[in-house]
Amino acid sequence: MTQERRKFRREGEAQRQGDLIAAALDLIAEGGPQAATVRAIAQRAGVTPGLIRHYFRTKEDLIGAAYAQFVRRMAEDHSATMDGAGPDPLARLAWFVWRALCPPLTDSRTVGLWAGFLHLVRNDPRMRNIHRTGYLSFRDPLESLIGECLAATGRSLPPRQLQAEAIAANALIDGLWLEGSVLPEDFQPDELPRLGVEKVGALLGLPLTDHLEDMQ
Amino acid sequence: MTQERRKFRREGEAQRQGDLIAAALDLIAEGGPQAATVRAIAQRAGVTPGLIRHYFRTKEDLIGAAYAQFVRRMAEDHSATMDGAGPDPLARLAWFVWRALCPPLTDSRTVGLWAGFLHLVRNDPRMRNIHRTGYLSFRDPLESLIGECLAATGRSLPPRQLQAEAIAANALIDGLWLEGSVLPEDFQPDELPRLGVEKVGALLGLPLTDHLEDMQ
DNA sequence: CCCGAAATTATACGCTTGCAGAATTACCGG
DNA sequence: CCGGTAATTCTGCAAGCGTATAATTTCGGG
Repeated sequence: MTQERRKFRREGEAQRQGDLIAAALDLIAEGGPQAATVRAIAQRAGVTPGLIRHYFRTKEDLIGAAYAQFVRRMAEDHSATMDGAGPDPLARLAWFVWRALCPPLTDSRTVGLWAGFLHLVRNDPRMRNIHRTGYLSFRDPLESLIGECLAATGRSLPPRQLQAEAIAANALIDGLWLEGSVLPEDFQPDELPRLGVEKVGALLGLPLTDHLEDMQ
Repeated sequence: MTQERRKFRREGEAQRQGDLIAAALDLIAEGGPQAATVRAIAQRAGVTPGLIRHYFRTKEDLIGAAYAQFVRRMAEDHSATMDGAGPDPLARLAWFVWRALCPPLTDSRTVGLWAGFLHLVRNDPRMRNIHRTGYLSFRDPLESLIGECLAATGRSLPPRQLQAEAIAANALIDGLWLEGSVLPEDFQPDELPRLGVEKVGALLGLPLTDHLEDMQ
């Protein structure tokens, strides 16, 4: 009855770190930071708790790494999708909005992570920096895109007003992101991205709806 | 050296429950649910931990009561402010937007609470009901107000499109609320509510900016 | 084939958590 | 002024937390 020691396989550092981070993100997304205990993370990653401390000096380090990956992945996902968007600014802006309001950016997992990390971000300067980077990597391209679109239609704004337009457009996207992520059952598929493209167009006075057919 | 027992005053049930709820909300707003331990709540409320169980069957009950009060108070605060807004629909809509983007609705405490409760709301049907009630008490009046404004300017929409306008306007407000609450230092006082009134007007094609002078 | 290094598990410790029940104290009605 | 009630404090417990470290297992290189 001497219960034998558990068998295991050796894995590379990158693999195990990745597994642990993924497990932590899953748990935070579902149940908030309180659900991401050392033991729960280890179990979901398929290892024993002690291993966490072999790859991360402390639990806080692991959570920090998880947040960094979360932010980086969001930014990468969205900027990568812009690569195949063609040259026309209007089409690009429509595509930008559309993609922001589809999974994986808009879904309940993402908003769960966002909310779960909020307090950690607010109380830790290191995390706040990570956050700001990701936030600007979304808002800055949006502002450029809006500038190009206005220029293409013959209008042109002073920087101050252009920034205000970007803030408002960004807010509209954020708000739809929020509503769609928190109450996904209240919207049909495509309803949210369609509404986003239409209303960002209305906000800026741009005929974005012309490009709705290109979406998918 | 027999350290003597702590002195205390008896308080009514309502008073003590209110204190405990307020303490719990403060802690959640600042540090998330994990900061709201039984002992921390009691300390901030100026009592000993055992008393919590005298007024609430369990900690979960207390948190639930706290959330209910949070939602109710938000709704009350905002609807109460509409009382002195006059009869003109346009002025009322402008006021509605303006007030949503000022404290106490827009500030870091509110977004902290919102994020802190998100996971509890998602995983507990009882809390989800409370949430939905509060959410609709904001969106429904907004939809009515938009309908009145459009009717007053001679336009009229089928219900489906009116709802879409309300969702978009609500999203714009939510998004500005989010940005202003998370990064308050990025905006000057009045910048956010002003932007909100202006852009909600742009979104709906309504001259809301005419009423900006009435705000304060 | 086997040995050493490193990855992984196992065990243990001190602290905090939510909860329970007994002991005490404040206050009200007589 | 005094006794009873219930509001409040106090003490303790079992479970879970993050962390530390020793014991084991895996696996590639000689």
